Amino acid sequence: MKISDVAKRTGLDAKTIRYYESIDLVDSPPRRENGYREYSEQGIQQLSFLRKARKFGFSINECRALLALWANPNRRSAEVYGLVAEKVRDIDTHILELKSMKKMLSELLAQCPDDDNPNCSIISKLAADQE
Amino acid sequence: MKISDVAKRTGLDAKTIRYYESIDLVDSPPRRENGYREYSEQGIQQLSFLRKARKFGFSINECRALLALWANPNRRSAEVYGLVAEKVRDIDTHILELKSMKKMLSELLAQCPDDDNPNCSIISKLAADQE
DNA sequence: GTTGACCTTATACTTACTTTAAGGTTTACA
DNA sequence: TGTAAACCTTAAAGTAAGTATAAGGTCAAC
Repeated sequence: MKISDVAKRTGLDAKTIRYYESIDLVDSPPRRENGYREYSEQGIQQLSFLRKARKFGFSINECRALLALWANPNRRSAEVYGLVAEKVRDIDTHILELKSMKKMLSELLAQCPDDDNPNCSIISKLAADQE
Repeated sequence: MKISDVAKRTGLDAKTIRYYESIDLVDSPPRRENGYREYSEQGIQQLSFLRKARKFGFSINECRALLALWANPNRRSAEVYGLVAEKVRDIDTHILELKSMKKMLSELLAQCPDDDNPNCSIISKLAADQE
């Protein structure tokens, strides 16, 4: 299967697939006589795995760890659990940060006249000296 | 005032301050005879403004726009309002994405035995062929 | 037989910094 | 007075995770 077909099947961009290969995240597929990459089922499944893991928010390096666990028949499910649990905590932290930012910005919006005049509490607040 | 003192006062790293100068986000401060940057109140306030705007989640380019509005006595508050309102929408979108990711990961966690055996629904799910 | 859709590589760009290297200056202390 | 630590300077490279561009080879259809 050629790279563009793999791209369609996995949902990854062909460029992204080449990029993953360049950073040794996936095995290099064999080449046809004309130099084109020829993907096996195995290679395609690695890429599908990556697509899903990335969509779940795992970094490339975390994906490396997950791929290794996937390939390891002696893995402990607790190890996988640990990685995922940590990711959930990261997401929670991130959500809290975003909510805090949103709250502050919403408060600023409520005070801005939203008209043709220059006076704007948002600018004043950002320019304020304290905190 | 020297750069490290400005760093303390604004909460920015000295390296970040130099970086902001290098991308022309802030004016270049004058130099002492020894080449050290000497900051005025005005320069410090620009940097404080930036620190706050960045903490609110504005990108460097959005900060550029905000700084320009701040400096412009003929600004329309509606323009500021627009920028901030859009940022709030961005944050909302981001929060929704994160919540969706968290939900999926939590469902996976609930099914993983979290023990010494290799069987793990998380890995299986990532490796699964259909979506 | 040539147009358009593929494929290849290498390199540069993106964001918002951080790190490193290599060196000059100032301050504190023995 | 010497020297060591703590500053300051610059330029260049590294980070994450791709995306874009250039310049070219290949293949399928009309």
